[in-house]
Amino acid sequence: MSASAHLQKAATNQNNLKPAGAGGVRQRQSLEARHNLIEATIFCLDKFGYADTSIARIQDQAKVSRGALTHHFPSKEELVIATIDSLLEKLLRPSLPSKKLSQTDIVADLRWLARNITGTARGRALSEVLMATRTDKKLSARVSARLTDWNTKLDEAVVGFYASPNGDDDDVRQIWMIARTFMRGLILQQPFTPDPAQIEQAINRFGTLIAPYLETRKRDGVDDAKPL
Amino acid sequence: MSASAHLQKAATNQNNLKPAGAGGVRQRQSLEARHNLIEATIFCLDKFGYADTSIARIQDQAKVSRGALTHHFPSKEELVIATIDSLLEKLLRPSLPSKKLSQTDIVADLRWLARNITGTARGRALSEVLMATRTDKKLSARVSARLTDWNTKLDEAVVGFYASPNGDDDDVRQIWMIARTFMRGLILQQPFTPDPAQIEQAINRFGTLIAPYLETRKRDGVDDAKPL
DNA sequence: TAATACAGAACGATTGTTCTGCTTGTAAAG
DNA sequence: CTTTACAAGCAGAACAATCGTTCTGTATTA
Repeated sequence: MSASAHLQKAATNQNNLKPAGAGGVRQRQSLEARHNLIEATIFCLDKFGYADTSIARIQDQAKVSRGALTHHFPSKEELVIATIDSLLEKLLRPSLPSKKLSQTDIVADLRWLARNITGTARGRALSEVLMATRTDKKLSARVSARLTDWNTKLDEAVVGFYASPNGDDDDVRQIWMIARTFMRGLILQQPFTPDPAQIEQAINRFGTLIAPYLETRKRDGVDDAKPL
Repeated sequence: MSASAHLQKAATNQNNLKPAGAGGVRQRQSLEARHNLIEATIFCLDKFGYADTSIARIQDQAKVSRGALTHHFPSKEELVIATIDSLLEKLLRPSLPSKKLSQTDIVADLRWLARNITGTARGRALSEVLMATRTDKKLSARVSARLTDWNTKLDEAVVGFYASPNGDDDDVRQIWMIARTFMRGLILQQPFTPDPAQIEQAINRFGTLIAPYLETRKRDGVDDAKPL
């Protein structure tokens, strides 16, 4: 039932109703199918956009039958919501970044942020869905709580990494909210400014705008996930 | 043919092939029908989003027959492009703002900018189309030139209003490009931050971030349109 | 009189959902 | 350890509804 229980390569044990370990072959295949469908949905959202992401396209991409798709996700809305859950989960705790946080260069962190929001299929897929939630009230009603929760968690994580020179944590939260907003806006600005170099310069300039108001906190060795 | 020649309330003369003035009754009605359809398209884009903006919905909203619609716009793509032209034109030269430029308060100008991008049906409709151009390559190919041109014009207008303390006009352009990007991002950030007060605070804070790098130029009396 | 402006039916293609079968893993019964 | 019963997993046809486009026919104006 839980859409967020998946993806474990080893599939050692499911913390489901049954506490017993070693989920059966059946469950394993099922979770794998779900995972494939979600990944296919992300791919289609990124490549074709929300408007042209049909379930026919998704099942083609995932190479599963129509029956299998409708079995795991009885409606398109269920599939989209499961996809959103997957996106949020992965974006909050991304696979350990190759480089640790720069600790000194905020602009480098901003570039990492930009890549996560506009530079990956997952980030762009999320943007497509976010845009859709604006007008799709049914979808919005089902995911808005998740989104605000996610945003709050993010704020908490950010405060763990950065501090304000004047000690106001709320300002740190606000600055990073502005940063995220700016990064999301890049997707909509790109049609106007197709030159990647210009985009990168803007990111760098934005970094100089917010840098005076942020200090990196001393890290305590734990290689926690980066905040978005 | 030119999709951008329309909307004139008085419909005095068309700078078309025929230089002769006083367009006939026929042409007048035709232009009005086109205008109605474009306005209906904007309405639907804002209310239903790009994905759910069908030509059936548009013709219902415009209260015209299917035949009339297909007569003026033989394909949906033509209608969308004409709508984009209309949006850009109106957003570049908006109807004379009630208040003149504040001349001193940059934050007030930013609020005006925010309203134009995220606070009006036209702004939101444009965002919907911008998002669609990301994946719709056919549409993108037909409007990208228009968008970049529009952006360039905007940059020129901005430099006419603002100056950099160190005299670098390019920095003014970049700062305002960042501002526009931030405003566009608000549409995608809203699902995370539904509280309007928080959005407004973020806009104000953003204003304090860029204010040190902008000076308002002395105006020469001309009440020109505001830059976006 | 001839092109323009429009009305509306008809088109095939595609949308998302529902439905009927068939296979297969799994847990209980013998 | 078998055997059996049953639900889960899945394949694919059928569904009405809607998509955008094309077509034929009629009225109006230049």
